[in-house]
This record gives sequence, C-alpha cells and structure tokens, in this order.
Amino acid sequence: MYLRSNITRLLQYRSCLTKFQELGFETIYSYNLGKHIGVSAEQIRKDFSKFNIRGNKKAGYNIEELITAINIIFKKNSPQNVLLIGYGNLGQSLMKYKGFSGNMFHIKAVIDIDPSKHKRKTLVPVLPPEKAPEIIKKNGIKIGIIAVPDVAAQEICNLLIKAGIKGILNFSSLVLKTPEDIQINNINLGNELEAIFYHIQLKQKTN
Amino acid sequence: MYLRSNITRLLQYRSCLTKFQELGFETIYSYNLGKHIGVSAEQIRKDFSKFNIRGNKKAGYNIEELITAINIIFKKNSPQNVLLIGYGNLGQSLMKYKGFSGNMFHIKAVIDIDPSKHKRKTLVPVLPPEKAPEIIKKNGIKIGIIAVPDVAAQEICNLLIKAGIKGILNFSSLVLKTPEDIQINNINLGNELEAIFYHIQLKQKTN
DNA sequence: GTATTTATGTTATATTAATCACAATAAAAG
DNA sequence: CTTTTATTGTGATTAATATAACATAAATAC
Repeated sequence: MYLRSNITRLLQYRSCLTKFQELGFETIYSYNLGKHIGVSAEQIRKDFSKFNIRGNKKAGYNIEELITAINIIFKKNSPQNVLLIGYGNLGQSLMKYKGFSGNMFHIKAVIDIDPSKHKRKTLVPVLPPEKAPEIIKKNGIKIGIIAVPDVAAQEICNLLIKAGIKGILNFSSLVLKTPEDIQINNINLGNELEAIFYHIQLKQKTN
Repeated sequence: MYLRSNITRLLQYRSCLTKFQELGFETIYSYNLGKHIGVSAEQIRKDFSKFNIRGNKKAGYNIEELITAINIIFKKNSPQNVLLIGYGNLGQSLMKYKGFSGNMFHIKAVIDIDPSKHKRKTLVPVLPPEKAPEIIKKNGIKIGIIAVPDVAAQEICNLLIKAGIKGILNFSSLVLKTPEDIQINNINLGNELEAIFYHIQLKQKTN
C-alpha cells in the first residue's frame, strides 16, 4: 500500500513500540511490528535501514534501542515550543490535548483577535496578534498552529512567516500561500470525512 | 512532489474553485488553479482526465461544471449522517466544527461512556455506548469518528464495525486493528507536529 | 564444533505516481 | 477563410515507492 511516507511510518512504529514496551516486551521482529501496523515486514526493515537503525540477525530488534533511535531522528531530547493561533473551539481543545505534551511539544502562548479572550497572566497567556512576533522571536518558536476561521488564515500565516516561523500546522480549509522553505501540513477535517466516504463507496462497488 | 493522492487533490481543487466562483470567475485554466494550490498544471489536467472531467481547448475549464463534476464523484447530493464517539474536549469541538456541515456531513448522535454527559432530548443526543448499534442501524450510518482516549479506542472500534460502520476517522494515537474492508483514516496531531519539526530541521541542514 | 534455523539487510524487480513533451483543437486574429 | 495562438489531453519518460528475492549472519540444536 502507498501514500504513507517513511517519516509518518516511523512515528507510527514508535507509538506501537511504546505500547509493546509497556506490555513488558523487550525485543520485536519486523514481522510482528508490521502485522500490528498493517505494513509489510520488508517495508519496516527498509525504513529502519534507511535511517541506519540496525537489528540483530535472528534475534530481531531491541525495542528500547528502536525507540531511542527514532527519538534521536526526531530530536526528542528537548521540548519544543509552539505558538497556537486561534482560541475558539478548536484552539481550546488543542490547548487541552494531551498528545502534544506526550510528544514533547509545549504551547508557549495563544494568539487571538478577540480582546475578551486575552489573559496575560495565565501559565499560557492569550495575546493579541500584534504580540505574536515578539513571542516568536523571544522564544525562538519555529512552529505555529493555525486554528482560526478561513477568512483570517492567510493573513495570520503571513504574519507568522514574517516573524520567523518555519513550519505550520494548518487547520483552516484554505491552501495557504507560503514561500518554498516553509513546511506546511494541512488538516482538513471535512475533506478527511469525504475521502473516507469516497473510499467506502468504491469498496462497495468493487465487491 | 509526492504524497498527495488524487482524491485529496480533487477536494482541494473544489475548495479553491469555490473561492474563485465566489469572486465572480466563471472559467479557469489548469495553470491558474495549479499555481494557487501548488501543483503543476499537468497534474491537474491528469487528475481531471482520470475522472473524465473535460475542459475546453483554449478556453479552459468552466468552474461551475468542475464543481458539479467533483460533487458527483463524491456523491454530494444527499447529506451523510455520521456518528461521533467521545464527548470530551475534542468531541465537543468537532460537534461545533463548521466544516462538516459545509461538506454535507451531519453528526447524528454522540456516544460517550460518562452518564453525566448523556442528553437524550437534544437535537443531537449524547448516548451511552450500548445505544450505538441501534443508532447506526436505524440511520444507516456508515462513518464513525473516534475521539475517545487511546485506552478505549480499540474496543469502541470493534463495537462500531460489528454494528455495520464501514469507515472510521480515528483521532486516537493507536493504530486500530480492523478488517480489510474497513476504510480508516488516522489523524494524529502529535505526529503531525513531529513531522513538521523533522522537515524544518532537514531544510535547515541542507541550506 | 558443526549444521540448521530464522530473522535481518540489501539488491533486484515491479508498481505507482509525477513530469515532460507534444499532438489535437478550439478560439482569436488577420 | 486561413493562420496564429493558447490551452487541453495524453502518450512517453523519469522518478519515487513498495514488493519480492535472496545473501548474510547470529542464535540454537545437536
């Protein structure tokens, strides 16, 4: 099967490996890991090989070594600050999202245009857009999460990039225009559902 | 560049086309559309061609016809009911999410294990898990959105599939085990951030 | 200590997707 | 009406990715 980059797969491997580790396993074979994730054993060995992760012939892979190796690839030694833009429904839910802290990401501040939402003195302050450049520069923030309505997304995006942001996780349904060197990942929830719907229709037809 | 399936691109085309239409444009050239989305003109023509969408030589594509054609591919004539499982932070935020209704998806009911969250008489009822099969069957629901903690995700997934669900949008960080014929899309927010972080590091190195 | 087994690591092959190149054709110009 | 121009549509080429095949080596069995 296609469409999953090796980077994405590495992250999936890690989350699965962590689960195995918690269950008390110390080693794993490419075959077992693959079966759990729905990927071929060869694919897994290829992926590991590409990142110079080595196993032991006949004895498989040491789970702890694997996790460490993957963490090194993703530079998980130090926590990364990110900036959240938009404190509406989605923004607030992202603030509370556990997966970020588990993955060593920390929302340093939130930006929102609505003055009634501003809170300067909380642990994670909510600030107006004009404060964004200062926060970004002072904390060396590299990643911004855009969770604002479509109409405001491009403008905020420009502001972030001007202030030095290099990567954006975009929850708006717009295709943001950015310079070549900016890494931008889009999450469009409506489109995800549409794609699922399309695929299940396809499967029904072929059967 | 890789990693975007033609299905995903079609959806992006549509959202961009809608924008152009709102601005008063009636026709568009593959070149313009591509520039806006960051895809080559040939790619766009190939995508359209694959789905038998035809344009006019020298005169480009009629925007309204394009949108209609894409909508037909995605069977957008009738609204689709979906079932949301998990009424925590994320679930509540998904409930309020505008993109679903815009895309003709309608959350018919919410499932949560916490009795204090149950509401039978609201427009969108919040019900206990044991009610899920009944709701799914009665409404012919094909798609479920899993927004529960990891620990509960696999069990809920099994319940859904047993009740007839064919597609799942999975927000848990688990790789759910499902039969072959189930379409499952994963959204792992932590992993998305990690992938962005990895790519921006890579770009810094190569420059 | 040798043979056998079994999993890794990698080379070769096949598949899929994206880009390139250009023929076909409709509109516009002359 | 003919020529030019601009854009589509697609076959050919290249690139990327996944699968298959197998050589290699560590562990186990004998």
